[in-house]
Amino acid sequence: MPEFLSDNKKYYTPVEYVFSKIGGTYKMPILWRLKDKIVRYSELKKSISNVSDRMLSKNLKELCSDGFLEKKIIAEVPVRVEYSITEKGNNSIPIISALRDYGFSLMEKDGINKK
Amino acid sequence: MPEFLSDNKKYYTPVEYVFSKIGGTYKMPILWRLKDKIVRYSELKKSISNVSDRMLSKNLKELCSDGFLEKKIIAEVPVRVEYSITEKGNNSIPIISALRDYGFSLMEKDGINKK
DNA sequence: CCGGATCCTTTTAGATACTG
DNA sequence: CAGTATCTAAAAGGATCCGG
Repeated sequence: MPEFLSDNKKYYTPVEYVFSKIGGTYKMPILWRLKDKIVRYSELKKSISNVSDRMLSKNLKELCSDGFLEKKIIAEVPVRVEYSITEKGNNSIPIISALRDYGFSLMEKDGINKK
Repeated sequence: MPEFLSDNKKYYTPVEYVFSKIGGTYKMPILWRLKDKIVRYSELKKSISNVSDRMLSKNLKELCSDGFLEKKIIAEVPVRVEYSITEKGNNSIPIISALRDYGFSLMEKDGINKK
């Protein structure tokens, strides 16, 4: 197995590297929602089921610092924060789309229905 | 967010469903190694860095029971166990391949070199 | 409105020892 | 050779409270 280093952390596969950047429960859902529009925090919160503020803000912060998203603070009262996708973020959309398609086909073959 | 049920577990996205089946640290590496050949347990163990017997056998068992792999026990002395990929498993290869490609491109842009 | 800080629970994975 | 069993450690995620 090959082996790479980043941030003093070891990675053994490129797939593992992908997941370190956009893996986890919420990052792909976030990117997917931002793929063609600017969305504010509270809208993301509403549209992603069950996400806690802790996880949402943590994931947004990481996606921003990894260059997938941009954050814009609009100093109104009350404050308003908008998130948008970057070019780097947009490059992740095709793979997320492919994962979704594969997921739907898997679910169909496994006989899973929308609830 | 949509919502699905399988095994009394809730899934919110098709991507999440994919990861429940072939996610985690070792499942994709296993599938990738079996994509074009039959491999025995000890060979998998050697070729996947740092995997413990516990994790390897656990993941192999799940991949088998989810229909991605087949297991064949050859009653020699000492015993010999071969794992092969099924058609269902093979359907996962394109997405793994795409993830690998995306991973390599991400790594390159992030300036990561083989160690 | 947007989240940071803290604490807690759950899930995942590593270490070690042992068996048919 | 190919695992299982047990225990522990680490990572991910959830709940709640609070502050600019």
